[in-house]
Amino acid sequence: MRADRATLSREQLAVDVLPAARLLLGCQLVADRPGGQVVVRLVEVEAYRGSDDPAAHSYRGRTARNFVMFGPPGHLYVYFVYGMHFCANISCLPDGEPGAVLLRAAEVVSDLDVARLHRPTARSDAELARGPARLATLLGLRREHNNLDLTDPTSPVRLLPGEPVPADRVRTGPRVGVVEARDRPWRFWVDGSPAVSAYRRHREPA
DNA sequence: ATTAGGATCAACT
DNA sequence: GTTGATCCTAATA
Repeated sequence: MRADRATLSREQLAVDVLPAARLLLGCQLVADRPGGQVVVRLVEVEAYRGSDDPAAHSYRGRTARNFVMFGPPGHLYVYFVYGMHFCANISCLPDGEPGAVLLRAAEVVSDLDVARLHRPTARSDAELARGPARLATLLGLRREHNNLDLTDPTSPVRLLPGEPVPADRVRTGPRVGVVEARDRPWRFWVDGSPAVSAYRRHREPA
């Protein structure tokens, strides 16, 4: 199968978190926001697989926070971190198996003026959605969007296939800010995109 | 250009 | 009580 023919479907999200993460690069998210519509193109994601990944929120079983990771693919898992920020994932794997892909960064496709309105501290357009909490802020993702079906055309936030990213533009490496399983190269990004966030280890290796 | 501190919720020891 | 799938500001170089 040719990578440049790849398209995203719910079925493909269910296969496994690594191919799902790879296929989510280049996909678009459309959010209906106060002031207008914001469309972004995903350029950086991370895979988390609940069953055997100690860095995944679902690793120690189902809780009130992480239940969406155990549900059907294509739903938003939104969680609150550092007492201040929201981060968003897309659930993967079949219903009953925990897995998700963290949305780390995106480029704004449109509307730039609406996007700037919702990210007033961004010093450049590349910063509008560079980093998972910034992306969540731009799209307005909060608690009430947890478990939202991104494949439902009536949802306020939708996932669309977008233009596939050629295989030679995709890079992989360790996930950002994780201590457990720090060496798994489960972060995927589009090489050269100014919206990709800077990598930093969470702690020095032991 | 790089670094340190603060904000302050929820899961976990 | 500690630490985190983070971001912003202020201080230092």
